[in-house]
Amino acid sequence: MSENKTLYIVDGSSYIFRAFYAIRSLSTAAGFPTNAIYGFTQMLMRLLRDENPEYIAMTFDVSDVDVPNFRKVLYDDYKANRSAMPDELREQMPYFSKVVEALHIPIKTQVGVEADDVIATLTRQARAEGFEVCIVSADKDLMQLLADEVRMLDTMRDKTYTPEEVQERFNVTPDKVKYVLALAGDSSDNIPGVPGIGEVTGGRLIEEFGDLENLLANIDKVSGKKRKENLENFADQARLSLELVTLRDDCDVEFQPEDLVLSKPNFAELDALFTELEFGSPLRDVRKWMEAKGWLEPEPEKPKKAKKAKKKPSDQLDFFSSAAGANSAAAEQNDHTNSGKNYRAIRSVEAFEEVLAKLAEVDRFAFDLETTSLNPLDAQICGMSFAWQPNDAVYIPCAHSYEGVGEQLDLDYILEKLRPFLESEDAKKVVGQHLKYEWLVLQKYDIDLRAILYDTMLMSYLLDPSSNKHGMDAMAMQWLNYQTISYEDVAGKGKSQVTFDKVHLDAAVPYGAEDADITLMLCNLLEPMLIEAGLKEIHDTLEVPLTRVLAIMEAEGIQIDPEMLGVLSVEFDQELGELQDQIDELSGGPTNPNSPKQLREVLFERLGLPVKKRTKTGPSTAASVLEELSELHELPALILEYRSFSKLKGTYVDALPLLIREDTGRIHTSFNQAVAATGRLSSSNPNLQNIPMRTARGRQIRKAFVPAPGYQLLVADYSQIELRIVAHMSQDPLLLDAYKRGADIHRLTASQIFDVDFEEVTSAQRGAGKTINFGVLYGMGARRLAASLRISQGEATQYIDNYFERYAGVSAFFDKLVADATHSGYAETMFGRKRQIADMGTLGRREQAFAERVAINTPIQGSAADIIKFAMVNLQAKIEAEELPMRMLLQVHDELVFEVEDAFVDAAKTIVREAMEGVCELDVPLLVDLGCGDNWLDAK
DNA sequence: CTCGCCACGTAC
DNA sequence: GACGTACGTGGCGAGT
Repeated sequence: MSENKTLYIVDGSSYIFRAFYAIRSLSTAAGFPTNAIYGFTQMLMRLLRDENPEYIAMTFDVSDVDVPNFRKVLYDDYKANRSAMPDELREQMPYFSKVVEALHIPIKTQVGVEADDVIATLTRQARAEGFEVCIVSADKDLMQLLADEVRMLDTMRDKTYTPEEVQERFNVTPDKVKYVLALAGDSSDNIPGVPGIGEVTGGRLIEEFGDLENLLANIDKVSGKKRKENLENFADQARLSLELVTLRDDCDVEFQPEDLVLSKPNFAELDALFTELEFGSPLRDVRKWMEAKGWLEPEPEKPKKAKKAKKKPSDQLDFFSSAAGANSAAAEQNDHTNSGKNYRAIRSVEAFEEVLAKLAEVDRFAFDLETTSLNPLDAQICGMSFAWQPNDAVYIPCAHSYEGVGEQLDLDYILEKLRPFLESEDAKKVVGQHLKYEWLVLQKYDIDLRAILYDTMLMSYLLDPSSNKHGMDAMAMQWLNYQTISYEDVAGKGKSQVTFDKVHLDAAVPYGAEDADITLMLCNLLEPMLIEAGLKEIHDTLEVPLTRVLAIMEAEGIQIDPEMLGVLSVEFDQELGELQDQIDELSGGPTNPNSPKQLREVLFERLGLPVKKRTKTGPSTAASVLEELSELHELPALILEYRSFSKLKGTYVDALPLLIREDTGRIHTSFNQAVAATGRLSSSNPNLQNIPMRTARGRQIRKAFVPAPGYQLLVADYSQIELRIVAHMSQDPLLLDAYKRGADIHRLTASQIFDVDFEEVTSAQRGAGKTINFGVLYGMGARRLAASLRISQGEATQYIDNYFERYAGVSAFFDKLVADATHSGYAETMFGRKRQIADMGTLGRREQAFAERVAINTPIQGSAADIIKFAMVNLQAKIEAEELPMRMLLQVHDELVFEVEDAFVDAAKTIVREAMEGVCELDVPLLVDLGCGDNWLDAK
């Protein structure tokens, strides 16, 4: 970094478009789209906060009917293939300059030219005055402006472009980029270029000939007949393209440094504007930033809101929310009685009351919501369907909105009438598919879906947990040989897909009704199978109750500190830059350490290092290989280092802050209940079950997971739950005794396999004992053990033999698990969860070995999963029954994370310990380690 | 440009 | 022949 003053020039127009397309949907409660304004504002705030510019200018493309764009004059088809601006964006246009003006960022524009030309002009002028320039954009056309004192920053990707990087991409220095662009053309701006020449070829030609005219004068020296021809035929087109891509740095804008100083924004104006746009978090960001700059008095701490605002059911229930021109004769027009099915719309109070009467009468009914979003936290209900006998179902539209939709019942009215059926714990009748989704949506409408009788997704999962086809469509095909109407058929696909509220009832009714109909039929079919397999109890007492617990946890979310991660991101970025330089140096050329393909070329061909392992596509560059190779050369260690930073940055540090929700200020994972074959949960979007823990650097990420103000994080993990389960299930005397005495199990194992006294075990031996204890759970072989302990395979074999000799009960137990699985065809947990295993004994060596490991691992891993799931259900019940000031937030296989009110932490520890340790009675104690703190790392 | 597969790396 | 269960990312080739 230099001492010079830096002028930041923002390419506003390009950010408007990128923001619009990057953020799929965002609008105010009233439905006014705000996605582009939001993205644009976030970009600006990030720039102001991270770069802290003193001098700044914003540019926009402006048009004026009286002053034609000079490029358009040169070339009538310039940007002719651009589609018209979408209406949702057009509506947002007036707001960008409002945001910029309120922030007091000077705007520089000129009609007749483009923002890029203004940027070029300002850049030239600023450099003349001794300024450095940072162009905030990602437009490749602007790369021609880069120089030692001019860089380009893409804030959306957090990437800085230097002249060196431009050279790498185009093979020429920035000042010659325009020639390459002129040859290559640009389809998005409709710049023709020369056919058959792209960036790569163009770059090579300009590298050789220096500029366009010299190239055209020496066409005879160009290789390739067709290429020569094209250059000759399209020479003028190339010259025209050059004029179009060359930026004009002689625009009529005045550069007065004092005009471009960023001054104190008008907070009142920003407050009003962001409030209008419903931008809670940007407003907080502005406030924080202005406080940090000393431009604003810190706001007095506000007490946290008691509970998120629940939608209050309206006192006055309107029967009809929309009376848009439909008469009552048309009200029930969307019946679909073809192909023996009776699918119909419910659009009148009378018809709805008949449905209610039916729901009261039957002992089960299928229920399904149609909404505007796959993400339940964003979803708004459009309608719902019910079915209580096969081939007979109703769809109740309540928020479809398109021209001429006709009468619909009012959502609040229906929900109030349905509340007893959905919430009743005494008369559970609701059958559904993946009802966690419905719970999460209904929760926003203040309905607590507790009346679940069956969830077909969970039934299917319990019947065959290895399958990954628990979706309704796949199940309908598998069990009913029935092809369901696809979502794309009714809502369209790709760009033209619409939300369900825009779907015409002629399509929505059969689609929605079918969902309920099929769900009910599937339930009726799967129920006897579930009972027959002995899985009904685990469905009723474990999985179904757990669904609601998971939903509560997902809705709650967890707070993260984006600023802390921002700091890490910058640090990691610097490390990555330095490592990249060293790697390029040692590789003898630019090398992407994230590209296995490039690494193969460098390591095994250029440097001739030995191949240790192969993947399907060639020599492996996995970490274990690079570790071995690091003895022979310095490069592999640098690559490992690079990869570890890159992984942490890409997967966690940069990704997590983007997932903070505007409305809750927190991140919300999904806990998947029908994915893992052993019965474990999984977590996705984001996966919060693989947040780094192993390395010191990775652990820093955990510090960014924080409790709400006034709360602490409480972490409870089961101590060695899987090994304790082995002890219990195997009844191995040595293990049972050790756990009953509370002995150090890794030390014990070390003393057994190394045949030394318990007291004499060294810490290295204990470490080996730990590795073996864990390895045994997965069926680790000698080769793997040898690799991880860095010993010979012979020694590893000896240790494993010793293990099973000393823990003879474990050995016999494993043999029995394999025998049982061979006999029954499945592996089973302590609580009767089953996982099918392919016909053992008829398999090839490889498959047989795998099946045996599955037969051993599944009962262990699966029983642990069952245990913690039971504990979660019990704990949540207690939290609610006693209204404890604590919330369950996360589950990480053997660990639960809670948010607990400060004053209640000690009491909570006791409650959690008792619930988790007492969840079931084993022949060894089940112990829980507890910790608390102001972040996830300190709490562990 | 978008999609899907591969290799890789993170967790328990 | 390789240690069980997951999920996400970047690279890259094949489709557009």
